[in-house]
Amino acid sequence: MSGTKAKRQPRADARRNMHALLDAAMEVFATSGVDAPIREIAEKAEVGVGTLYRHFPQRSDLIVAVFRKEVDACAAAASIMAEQYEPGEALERWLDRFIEFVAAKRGLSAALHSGDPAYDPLPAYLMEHLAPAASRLLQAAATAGVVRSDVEAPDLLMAVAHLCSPDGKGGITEASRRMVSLLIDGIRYDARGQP
Amino acid sequence: MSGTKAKRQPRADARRNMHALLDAAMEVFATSGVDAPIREIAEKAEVGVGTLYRHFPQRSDLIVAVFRKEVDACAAAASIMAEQYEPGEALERWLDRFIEFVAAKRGLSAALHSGDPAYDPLPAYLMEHLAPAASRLLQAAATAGVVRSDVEAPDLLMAVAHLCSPDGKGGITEASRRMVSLLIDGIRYDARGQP
DNA sequence: TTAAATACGGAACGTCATTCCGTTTATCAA
DNA sequence: TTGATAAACGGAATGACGTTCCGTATTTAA
Repeated sequence: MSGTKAKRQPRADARRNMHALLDAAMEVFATSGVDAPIREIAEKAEVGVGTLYRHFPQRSDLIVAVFRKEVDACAAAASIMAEQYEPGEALERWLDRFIEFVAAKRGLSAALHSGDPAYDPLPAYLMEHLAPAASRLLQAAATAGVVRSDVEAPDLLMAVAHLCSPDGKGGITEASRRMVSLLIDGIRYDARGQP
Repeated sequence: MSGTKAKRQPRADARRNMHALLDAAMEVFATSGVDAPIREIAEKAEVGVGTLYRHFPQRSDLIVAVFRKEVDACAAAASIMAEQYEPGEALERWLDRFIEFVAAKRGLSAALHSGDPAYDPLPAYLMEHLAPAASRLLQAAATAGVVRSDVEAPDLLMAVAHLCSPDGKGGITEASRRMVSLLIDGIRYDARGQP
């Protein structure tokens, strides 16, 4: 007998529903914010609420799962950008992607500040997964000589996040985009008259 | 006919209930956070929920009213401290009072980030009312030579607020108090070896 | 093919915020 | 003091929501 038991694999319909729920939740959260009724999500996934609760016993479990999935997608985008574009443009395009991610978190910052311990690990998760991705892009761009080499990935992510999620609820503002543009210009060599 | 009509004064029982509701809400919010059921507040005020809604049509109206009342009380405390203590101690004691205020805002920061426009004016209200109070104390202390004169009141308030309300939910932590202590030491002349 | 394990659906429950309306109370002029 | 009237009160009713429960349906493995 092994301490870690090899349980039967999850049933096919269970996996299917699980993915349907995640997709539906992602869409509903993006449209109506994280406060959207859980029934709406079950409906969009064409699943009963009982099934939803089987997979995500608490509402926060669903929110956490969607958050992680989106963080992972954002991290994966970094590799894709790195492959398809030269270092400078890859970094820029990925930051745009990251801005989109942050801006889509309408209402989530409220959840993060709600005091519910379920959300405590999320900021760390974000940093742990996105900082390495950002760091690779930064280093590649620095090596190519298009950005400064003294910019730390966590600082950059925090700065962009703060510039983009300021007060209101609605999506990304023009002001946010302009501020991030300034930030990016500050990172470039050629904007500072340096070699 | 006058444009501004002189309506009859509010009825006596109405005023009484209004105050009872504010007091009850203050107590309940402090005990159970701003998410406490509205019925609990009505009960503690010995009033029906209908009466509560007559005075505060939306839940947020009650929260806003309590917030403002507490800001006002904190601002008023500044004058009292200034009268009763010498400048250095007055500033220190008032900051303690301010810390208490910030720490008691359990759950309110979530409301502030909820995107509900009802709460948008609150941060400005806080600054407008507390910064002048803090400024007077700072200037008095600076004139008396016990603190530096280059500290701006809004900066001080923001710094203390950030040090005290960081992540958890529970009341003020020992760590917060220590950090604020350090901040205050940094404001003193005698801690820097300056005249 | 069949029995057990697993998963499903959605009605039912308890909790809230909010509304509605019949009843009570304070106010003021007579 | 009294009576009419506007103002305010109380709490049952409503509707939305999160969560639980359990009888039924489906998948899996032998």
